[in-house]
Amino acid sequence: MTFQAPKGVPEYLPPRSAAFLAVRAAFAGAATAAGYSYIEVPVFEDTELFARGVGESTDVVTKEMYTFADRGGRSVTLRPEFTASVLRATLEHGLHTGQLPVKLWTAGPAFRYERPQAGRYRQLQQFDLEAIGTEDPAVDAETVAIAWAGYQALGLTRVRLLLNTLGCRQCRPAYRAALQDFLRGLDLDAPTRERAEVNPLRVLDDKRPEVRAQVENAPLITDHLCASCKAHHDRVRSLLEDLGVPWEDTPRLVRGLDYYSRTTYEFDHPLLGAQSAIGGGGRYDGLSEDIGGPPLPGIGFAVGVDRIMLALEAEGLLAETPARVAVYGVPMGEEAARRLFAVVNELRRAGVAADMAFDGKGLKGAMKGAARSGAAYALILGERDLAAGAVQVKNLASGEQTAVPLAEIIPTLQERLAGAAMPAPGA
RNA sequence: GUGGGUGUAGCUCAGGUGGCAGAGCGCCAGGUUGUGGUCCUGGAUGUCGUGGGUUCAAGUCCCAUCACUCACCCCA
Repeated sequence: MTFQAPKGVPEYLPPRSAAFLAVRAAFAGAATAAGYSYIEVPVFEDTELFARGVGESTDVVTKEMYTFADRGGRSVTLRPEFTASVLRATLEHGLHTGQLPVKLWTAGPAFRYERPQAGRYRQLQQFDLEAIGTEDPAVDAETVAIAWAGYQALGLTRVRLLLNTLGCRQCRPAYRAALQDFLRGLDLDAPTRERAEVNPLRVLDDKRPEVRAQVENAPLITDHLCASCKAHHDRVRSLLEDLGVPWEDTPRLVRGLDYYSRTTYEFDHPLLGAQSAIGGGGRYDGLSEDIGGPPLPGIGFAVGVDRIMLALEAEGLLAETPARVAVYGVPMGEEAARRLFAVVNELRRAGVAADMAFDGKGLKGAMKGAARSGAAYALILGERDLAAGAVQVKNLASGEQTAVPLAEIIPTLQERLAGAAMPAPGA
């Protein structure tokens, strides 16, 4: 072993990798059904975009960014998240000058230089969705419902939705001051005291029992909301109720990035250990202005594909190994291999997933290959069959085998496979 | 960045008190020269994470280092 993957980078190998694609497909399906379009944004951006977009006070920006100078001397950064990029692209290309909201989704890797642990990686895979240019609380609820639908489509049953609001520029400052007053009276360690000054809300999220106990009676944002934030929050909740999406009001829920305002939410999985957030989102009504754009509200979420993989595993939903193909060719001899190669390619063109044994593998080895491929049928072709102009079609589940004329093999297989479950790509 | 745990075959892991490198699974081959998934038999694969030290002798003891892993912090 001369090389190994960089620290903190998960890899997904077959057969597990099929589930990785399925996770993306589940959320993409839910997004598409709600009229969201795909957007492809760069993996790296001007460092300043993230510094201003994510927030100078966040850990993500202060110590977790993969920042480097390119050959032209520009400071660029591997994206630590997607929202800043998606909003930047929206503004740069004027997508927001058309009808609003702009509804977009994207997916891929993001990067944070952190100490890896279970569910926390330096290269993390996310699915991201954004609705830009709307203040309608119905869209807040819509994004929650889309994420929820994604989890449901994957069969996850233990996901919890935690919901909160962070107020807006009107009401948050007063709350923030009240919270800071409260926190200053506590016995906290130096880093936490500092955090209380820079971003007091995050102290509410501390997991340490000694901190937790002290902030138990901290003032809550929900008691300090302005009328419009309260109305917005109530509306979101009643819409979720209409949709039958269950949530838990979590007044201490805080998101790590500075840009969040009003609605925030998090999806949590109880079987995951320390890193249990499998998705999170919220409103970012001031972000556009932070990065030099016009006032443009927005809401969106990102879900962690890696953590969803862990959740699927924890719920026992990764057990089955999907069939790779429906048909598998077993040739005996060079001429048979040549003929079967053509048959297999014809099957593929006809929409039937097919593979075959290579390397002049013996009959026994080739049959093993057929069994491992998960194929429903093996096509066995040897000298005798060539002479007869027929292929042996063996049902690998029942063991039943019949000879089919070579000329009729494609329609015959299509017919036999029609009733049976076909392996779908990425399923 | 802080703390704990673990590094032995492709994978999961055994290897008291130092004494010839092991098992199961997987892989390959044969039993069955035209039949897989079961069964039986045989086979291949190791710088024992890396470097140094102690010793006649180190997978085993000591030091360092790296990696992996879990937790804190933080977050998807």
